[in-house]
Amino acid sequence: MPQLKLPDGTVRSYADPVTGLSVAADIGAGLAKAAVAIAVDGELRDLTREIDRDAAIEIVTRDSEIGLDLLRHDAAHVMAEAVKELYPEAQVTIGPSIQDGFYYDFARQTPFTPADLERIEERMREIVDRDETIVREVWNREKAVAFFREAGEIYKADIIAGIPAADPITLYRQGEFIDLCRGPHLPSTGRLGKAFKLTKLAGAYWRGDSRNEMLQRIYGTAWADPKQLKAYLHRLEEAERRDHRRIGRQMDLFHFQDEAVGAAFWHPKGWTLFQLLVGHLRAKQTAAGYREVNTPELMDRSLWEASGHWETFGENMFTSRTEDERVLAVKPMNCPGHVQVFRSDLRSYRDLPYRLAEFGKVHRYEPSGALHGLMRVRAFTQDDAHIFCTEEQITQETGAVCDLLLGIYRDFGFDNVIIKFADRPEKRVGDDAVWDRAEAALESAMQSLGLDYSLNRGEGAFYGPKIEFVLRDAIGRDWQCGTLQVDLNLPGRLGATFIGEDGQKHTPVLLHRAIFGSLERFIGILLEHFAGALPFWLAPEQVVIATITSDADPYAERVARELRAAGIRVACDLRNEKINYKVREHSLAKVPALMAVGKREMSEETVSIRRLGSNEQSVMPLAEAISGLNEENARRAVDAHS
RNA sequence: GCCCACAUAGCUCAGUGGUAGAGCACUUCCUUGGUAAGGAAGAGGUCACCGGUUCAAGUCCGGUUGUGGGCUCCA
Repeated sequence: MPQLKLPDGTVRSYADPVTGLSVAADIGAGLAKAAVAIAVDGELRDLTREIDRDAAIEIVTRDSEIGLDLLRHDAAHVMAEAVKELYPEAQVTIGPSIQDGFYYDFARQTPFTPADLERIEERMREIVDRDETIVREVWNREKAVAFFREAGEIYKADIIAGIPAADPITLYRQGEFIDLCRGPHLPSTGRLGKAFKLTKLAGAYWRGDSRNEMLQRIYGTAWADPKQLKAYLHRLEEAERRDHRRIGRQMDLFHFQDEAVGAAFWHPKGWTLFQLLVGHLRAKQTAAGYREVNTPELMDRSLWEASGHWETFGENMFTSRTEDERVLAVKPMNCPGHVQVFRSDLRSYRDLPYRLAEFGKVHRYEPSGALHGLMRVRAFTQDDAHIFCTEEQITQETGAVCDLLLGIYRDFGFDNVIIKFADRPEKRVGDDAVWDRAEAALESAMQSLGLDYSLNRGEGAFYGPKIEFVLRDAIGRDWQCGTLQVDLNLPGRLGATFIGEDGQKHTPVLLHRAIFGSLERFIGILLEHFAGALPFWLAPEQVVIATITSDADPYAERVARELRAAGIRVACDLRNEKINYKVREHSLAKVPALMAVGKREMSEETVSIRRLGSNEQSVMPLAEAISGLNEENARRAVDAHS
């Protein structure tokens, strides 16, 4: 006689075991319709499974986060069913729900084509219309393995081998299709609805290991209702509109060409933006006690062997062989260079913390498939810094780095920063005892600073654990930019020492930190975040002075001179075009302020200002306009609008 | 690096084995205008590259390079 406690505290009693489906129906028809699963004492179960004991229950609906997740998982199963019906020779492997949708990996000799995708999607809709009942079955392990082997589904048989012995082997049957699955699932395929769409084809390694065979992955998106699907597709379009490669062309910031794969050609406006970022950080970090240096691009291979980079990343380093048979490596990192600066003289504990910064251009031979616009390149500039300090100074320096970094992010309009702690990776240098100390030091620093963070297991650098700082942009995407790494390995390997209070040599701790990470990538992120409409202080061209008739040319030149003298980046548009045309063109080029000058402004010594995103103009005396813009430059007002 | 797709004018893109196209941008001329595209004319191409099939290839086939979407990787 199960007594079921609902989330609102009420209790329902049943004489016999009861299914989630009938409980939901008892509560209300609307709930029964929206129900996709039931949580029984916190365990998610199928609605069709009977509950025969007292429990706290919660009906999971399709519009909840968990419900949507189950819906997407069902979409994956329906897709697999469609594929098996259309292409019986394809083997099914795994098909989970993911952010915004689902995928399923298939093994099949012939590749799927975009036309196949349409067919599959059409068949999925038919399966939804069939409204097949989804039935959970518990199988004997050996029988299940034999069943899948016989069916030619070797991947499924393989997966069963990996399921812990204590767990039951459950299969879900819908129509003719049967699949190994933990569940839970919706009661029938009709409940999936039709707010889904197959989005792309991709290759994916079996079990995510590049040594394994490549499977064919079909991605789809699925939502609780058509309105959500439409909103999602709209979001995709929005992201495409913001693509930094497209904006970079529209704003004439940079380009790529085949002769320099993975390396940007910065155009005048793009380089102005680049230098603005450098200048901003330079001012802030100098105030925070860093000193800037510059270290060689090419250094002998032996140095990279000593640091451990050669062994770990040798294949990704550019090298150059000289006539005398020396092998020089183009630097992929600045750390060894900074260590050389540190050890170029005797250092005292009084010199610590010793902070070196470099806007260091590095080159890494990234796999061709990894390259992506400015986001992943082979030549990029790090805002790299290294702090040599004692173990006791780790907490204080970590705090200082966080303050600097979070302040810089705020300046660029990123208030939402996620922090992760990444501990030792499998491939690493140094003893576990050293790693224990480094991880404990960093984690206790984070805790004493009261940072809110999550664990990113096994994602540390090969020489030390790290904090990762992740930005969330205007359309909700996450970007890992900043990092702080505690390194107890490299200083020893590269022979960095200082003289302690005891007169003895000690090995310093090395903190590695970057805020932008890669200047190139950060610019890409900024362009997408602002959709090109950079805040005034960052715009490479802040003001365009557009003449209405050619009579105003001399006055326009004078306005430009005065703005330029006030430190404002300005261009003149004296072309023989109508003002409408000029307004349109400079608006599309995302120039934040447009000054129109004609006979009226000329005779009154005024300007008419139109700001990007507004269709109003304000007329004011030239001097007033200059002081206003000047103030705005100084304030570095950040306004994260689109 | 792996899987799939794509590569035509500066950009965005049509082009069904038979004479290489459009819009925008560019140049010249006309137009001197008041806040998101004024008009006309002109110029611009080894259809990524190499090879093959064919009487004939931008189009079909193979390879290379590059780009895009993923996977793997990211000091």
